[in-house]
Amino acid sequence: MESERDRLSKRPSRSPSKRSSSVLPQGLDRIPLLNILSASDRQRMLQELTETHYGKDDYIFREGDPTKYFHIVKEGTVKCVKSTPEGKECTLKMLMPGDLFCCDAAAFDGTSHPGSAQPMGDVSILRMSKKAYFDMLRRSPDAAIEVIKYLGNRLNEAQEKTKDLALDPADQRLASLLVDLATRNGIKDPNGIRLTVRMTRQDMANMVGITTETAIRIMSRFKRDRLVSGTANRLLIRDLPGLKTLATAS
Amino acid sequence: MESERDRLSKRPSRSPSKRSSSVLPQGLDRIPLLNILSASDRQRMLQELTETHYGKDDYIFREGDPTKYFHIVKEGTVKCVKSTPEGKECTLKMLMPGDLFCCDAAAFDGTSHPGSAQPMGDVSILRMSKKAYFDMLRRSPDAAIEVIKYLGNRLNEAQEKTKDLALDPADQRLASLLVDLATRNGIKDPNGIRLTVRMTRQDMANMVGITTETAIRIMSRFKRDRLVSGTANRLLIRDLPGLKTLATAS
DNA sequence: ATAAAAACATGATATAGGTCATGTTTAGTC
DNA sequence: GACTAAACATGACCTATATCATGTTTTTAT
Repeated sequence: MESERDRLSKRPSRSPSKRSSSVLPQGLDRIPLLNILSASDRQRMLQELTETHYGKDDYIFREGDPTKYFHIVKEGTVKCVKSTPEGKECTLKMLMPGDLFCCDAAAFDGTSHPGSAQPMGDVSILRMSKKAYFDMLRRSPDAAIEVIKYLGNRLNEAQEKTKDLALDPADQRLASLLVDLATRNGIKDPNGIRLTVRMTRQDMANMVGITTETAIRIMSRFKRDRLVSGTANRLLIRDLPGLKTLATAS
Repeated sequence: MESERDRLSKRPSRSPSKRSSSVLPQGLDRIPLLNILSASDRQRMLQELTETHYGKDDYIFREGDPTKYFHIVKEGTVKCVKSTPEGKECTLKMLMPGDLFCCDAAAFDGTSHPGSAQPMGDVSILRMSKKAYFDMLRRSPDAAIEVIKYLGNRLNEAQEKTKDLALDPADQRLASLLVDLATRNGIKDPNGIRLTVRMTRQDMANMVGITTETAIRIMSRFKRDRLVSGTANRLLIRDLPGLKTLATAS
């Protein structure tokens, strides 16, 4: 369930300095969309943003829910999931701090969410009403262009993923996933790169379009080959170059 | 090769009527992005747009080419393709009149095209320089919001496609493709719905992530079951409800 | 600390779809 | 209208991955 909600930027902050990150409350300085705004636009946006915390078993929203808000990930990792009626799931994207979601058409047209958003641990989410989002886009060309760039990147990513699913074998896709996560989510460790997000073999399977058993088998092989070690809570990438080779193999 | 280029809107058209489609030269009135603009913005945009015609074996651009222009499909169908070094291809999207392409991040960051764009017959493409596109977005919040909506829809589509590839069997994906094309591209015919775009079994295969042989086999079955008939030049959807049932089957 | 529940592991078997091979039909081209 | 090249068709076979089944290890909750 939603555990907390509070207004941001309770601090008056009358500093006239433009684009100085000093006006941003802690934790918000890593959000591109906020950084590109002029001081006044940013201040206005902060007035509209609300922060909410969620835990592992919450839903931020479910597939089919009406779209009411525009969201930004502040802390933690969120997964975007689509499911079939039979309960099969497909994870489309892992969102990390700074990522926007529900910034697209659904937010305008009053339609419903095409997929659900689930935290992969404790997360902190900023959100604003559709109206405020819309107003911001109309008022600030910078914000609109930032959103366009962001959506463009997301579209490219999604299409890359489509290509991989259509053309690459399972082990290559799984290796790609691990490389990507090591880069985006890893922290250095004496024996390699530790992933900070908890991720089961089932999670991986849903992300690359295979079954849990297949993910387990491939991970077992990767483990034998000293490419990775550990399980969900403590995944360690031991040989990033080796995984990269696999990921880009012909 | 590119066969023709000419400035649009050579007509002065000083009519002050706002948002009247009468100021749009023929063929341009079906392009949402142009329709939502104010008369003055639209006029300015028309000044910047150049029209080019391409044929079946041309490339509008190739994967890896530098991005120089923003594009709009005016007439015909364009496919977005990604390929592997070994020559395997994957068709990500068929663009139809009114569709925008290269409106995303690549257009800004000066990077290269992540895929190629090929006509599926004779097409007519409008384009403008990145700078003019960028200026338009800054000047007109309406245009920016239209692009955001468009990209959002494209992203949703792409993610839906990802889910289908990950979870649906080949025949279901192929049935979906045919249903979609019948709706977007079909014209009524005494015996069903005729597709106006030439599409070989190989084209279909690339669009749903299967091999040509598998596409042929499934189409043979569909033919036996009186769901479709004809080949590339004259594809006929004979039983749209039947295909829809297959496309949404559990 | 213990019980219960996830997560991980691995074997046996099944199957959708890929690969290769060999025709036939259709559609452009001279 | 004959020739050539695509496109379509179908069989035989193969293989990657799914499915089902059963057990072990790790994590979580009490």
